[in-house]
Formats: sequence, structure tokens, C-alpha cells
Amino acid sequence: MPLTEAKLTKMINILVADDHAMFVDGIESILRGEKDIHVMGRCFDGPSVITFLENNEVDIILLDVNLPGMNGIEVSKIVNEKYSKTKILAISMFNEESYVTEILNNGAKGYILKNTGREELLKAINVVNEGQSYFSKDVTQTIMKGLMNKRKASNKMDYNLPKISRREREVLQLIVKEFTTQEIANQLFISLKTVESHRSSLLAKLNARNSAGLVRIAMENNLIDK
Amino acid sequence: MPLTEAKLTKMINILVADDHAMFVDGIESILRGEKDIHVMGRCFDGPSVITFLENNEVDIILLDVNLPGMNGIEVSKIVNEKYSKTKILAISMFNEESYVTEILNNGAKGYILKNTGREELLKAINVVNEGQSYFSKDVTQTIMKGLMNKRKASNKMDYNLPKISRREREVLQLIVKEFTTQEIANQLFISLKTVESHRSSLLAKLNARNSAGLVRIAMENNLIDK
DNA sequence: ATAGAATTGGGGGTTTACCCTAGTTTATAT
DNA sequence: ATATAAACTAGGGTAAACCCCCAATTCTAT
Repeated sequence: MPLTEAKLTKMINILVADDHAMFVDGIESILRGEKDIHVMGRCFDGPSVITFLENNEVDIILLDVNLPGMNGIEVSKIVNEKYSKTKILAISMFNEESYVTEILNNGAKGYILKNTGREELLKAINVVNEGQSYFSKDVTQTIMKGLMNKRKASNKMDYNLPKISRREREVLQLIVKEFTTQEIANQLFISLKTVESHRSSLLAKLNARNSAGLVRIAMENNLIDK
Repeated sequence: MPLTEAKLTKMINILVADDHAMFVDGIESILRGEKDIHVMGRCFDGPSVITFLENNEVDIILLDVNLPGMNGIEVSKIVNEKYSKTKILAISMFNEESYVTEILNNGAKGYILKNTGREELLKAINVVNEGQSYFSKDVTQTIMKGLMNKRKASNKMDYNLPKISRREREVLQLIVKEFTTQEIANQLFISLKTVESHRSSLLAKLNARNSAGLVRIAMENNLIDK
């Protein structure tokens, strides 16, 4: 097999963090057969993961996203900040976009579901251990769906978007920041009436009925520099 | 190694699509050493990929994103629609977010960079062949950055976000859709004054000064079902 | 069972947003 | 070079949003 070249020498030290004992047992029995994988310990809640890391060098944490005490996202954030050499492979029952993106944004390197089989688990561990990321099939779809939602609005609109002048863009950005017309006038050192005029142009150009529409369109089309 | 269990029997048929002959040669020489991988053919432009697929059963296309004639994104779209059994592993010089997300949204299963080494290429091929997705490290970061941009604001806020009631959410969604208070009242069959009351609650709860703020917060926190 | 939130609605007032018009200035294209 | 359009400026008038007060009924959770 093409994958046999990986370093045979180095042992992968694993910590399993999940409050379902039966599940942890299952994982351990799968990993026991692997010569190069060593399950160092098991934790049943978030805080004990942190405690464990204080006293042990862990390569990978198999981390349940829904962990009592402190959820996986918080654990992941702390681990990523304090023990950045330790990689996190998130494991969850749920393929929820919010879970997936949040824990990945907080440093997890992979995300697999609990219905994952033996082979895929081993592959995920190896991939993550070597610094790459691993997502199981369904999770990838979820991530893609998230990305699609993000790009849908922007890509669609970008075309029929008329040019906004410099002044109009300035006014628009201040509207999004919840400033009133008078406040915008003060900040730009122009008359209230002038700002109102720019507002009208914006409404016409962006085909909006009111400032709610202006804000929506501005955000959909990234017309604001955050 | 834990990965040696993969089916030794089935041959992986590969098509390499890249207009840089030297690069294609490199890939072929890497894959020639693998007993279970067979490079069926090579294409130097988009249209010939489609032609090739008409006459051959391909498992994986190693597809350059920047392909003459028809770029990788278009190729990927067509392959995904007409030859859905064939998986696409995108290969590119560039780790640009737009490239990555577009081709992944169009059905590519993996994305690796051209500076990828032998081992990673083989791993990517195996992972993709088994239906999972593979992204090299840098690409993963790019994808995450994309997701972060989408969720940045929301993640920050999510915690200190008070509960919005059913009615408030309805009103909020109609505000985002640019309806006036009177129009919202008509649609929900309630009084103008009631809608105004919900508006006030929303302003207070979401800590906004005006409807511009309501729209911004609603969009940042995905409080709207598009 | 009871407190707190949600839903409904009103009176009356201030502020802000929006519409229409219009002058001057500044790009832009023929 | 000179129209022509677009941008920037601004006033008057009206509609909508926002504010503070209040109070009834219903839902919800401890």
C-alpha cells in the first residue's frame, strides 16, 4: 500500500474525551490493536482534559463536541492556546453546521461522526497526526453547505450591482454602524441635507426601500470594510 | 501501519489533467511505483477531459484548476453532473480562497497544492478514492479563513445574545425584508402599535439604536431564514 | 402556584428617514 | 474642447421610526 511509508518509529499518544463510557471502550478496543497508537488516558468531562494535559504529553485528543462541564468548543479553544502541539480530532453524534464550524474555528484539526468505522477512524488519526485535516464525508458536505451559503448571496448580486461613489460608500458604512443622518453629517463635515441626499442616491442605486435594505445589501455584498 | 488494510485488490484508475507536461510527468513517475494505481491517460485541456470520460471509466481525475480551454471549475461541474462516479482531486499552484471554494462547491472532493510531496499525494488519492475529502494543510487554513469571515461576528456575539421570542423574530425578519411597520402589522394581522412594541423590544434586546442595527445584527447572527 | 416573559394594544410626542427639487462642481467621453 | 453625465451639495415637506408612558391577557418555567 502506498501509505505504509509513514514513520513506524514514533508512537501516537492519544487521549479520549467522551462522557459515554461504552463509546470510549469501543474506541480503545479499536486502537489497542494498533502498535503505533497508545491511548494514554480517558476523560469524561472538559475540565479533566485540561488537568490531564498539564501532566501528560498528548499528540491527539479524540474530543466529544458535547462534553459535560465544559463543552468541546471551549476545551478546544483552551487546548489550542495553551497546548498547541496537541491536535484535536472532534467526534460528535451530530453533523450540525454550527458545531462543525465552531469547533474547527477553535482549533480542531478534524471532525468525524460517531458512526465512523474502524478504518476511517485510523485514517483520521493518522492524517491529523501528520498535521493535515480530516473530515468525514458527511461533515465535508456540511462545511461546503456553509461555504455555499456564504458565497451565494455575494456571488449572485455582485453582477447587477451599480457603482457606489466614494461619498455614498462612506455614508453607507456609517449607516451600517447605526449612526443617524445628523451624526454622519457631523463626522463627514457636511450638511444634514447632503447626507440625506446621499441616502436617497443609495436607496435608488441599490434598489432599497429604507435603511434596513441598505444594511442588508451592504452586508450581502461586502460593501463594508469591517 | 493502520492503513494497510485498505483493499489491495481494486485498482485506482487515474486521469491527469494539466497543461504543464513536466508536472504531469512528475505525477506519473510518482504513481508508476504504486501497484494499485494506474494512470489511464493525460489531458492538457478541459474539453479533452470530457472526451476522455466518454470512452473510459476513471476513478479519480487529478485536475489542474487553471486549465486552458475550459477551466477546472467548469470541468468539475460537468464531471460531477455527468460522471458522478468519477471523483475529482483538484491540484493548483494557488491557495486562493476563491479557487478553493468554487471548485469544491462544484463537486471536487479534494484540493492539494502543487508543492505537495509524494506521500501526501498518495494519501490524498487514497482518501478521495474512498469517498472522503482531502485538503492539504494550507488549503484547510484557507477554507477555515473563509468560514471564519462568515462567522466572525456571529461567533463573538452568539453568547451574549438574548433570546428573541417567536413574534419578535417574525417582525425582525420582515424588517430585514424592508417592510414598514404598518406593512408588518398588516401581514401579521396585528396592530401597528403591537409591531412598534416588538420593535422596541428588539432594539433593547439586541442593543441596537435603529433598524439598521437590527438588520446588521440579524444578519451577523443568522437570525433570518433565507 | 406564581413570577416573569411574551403578546397584544393605546395615547401622545420627538426625532429621523425619505421624497422631490435644484444648484454647483467634477469626471468622462466624443 | 465641450457637452453630458455623474457626484456633491443642500432646502422644504411628509411619512415613518423611535420613545416613554401605560395595561390587559396568555404562555412558560420553577
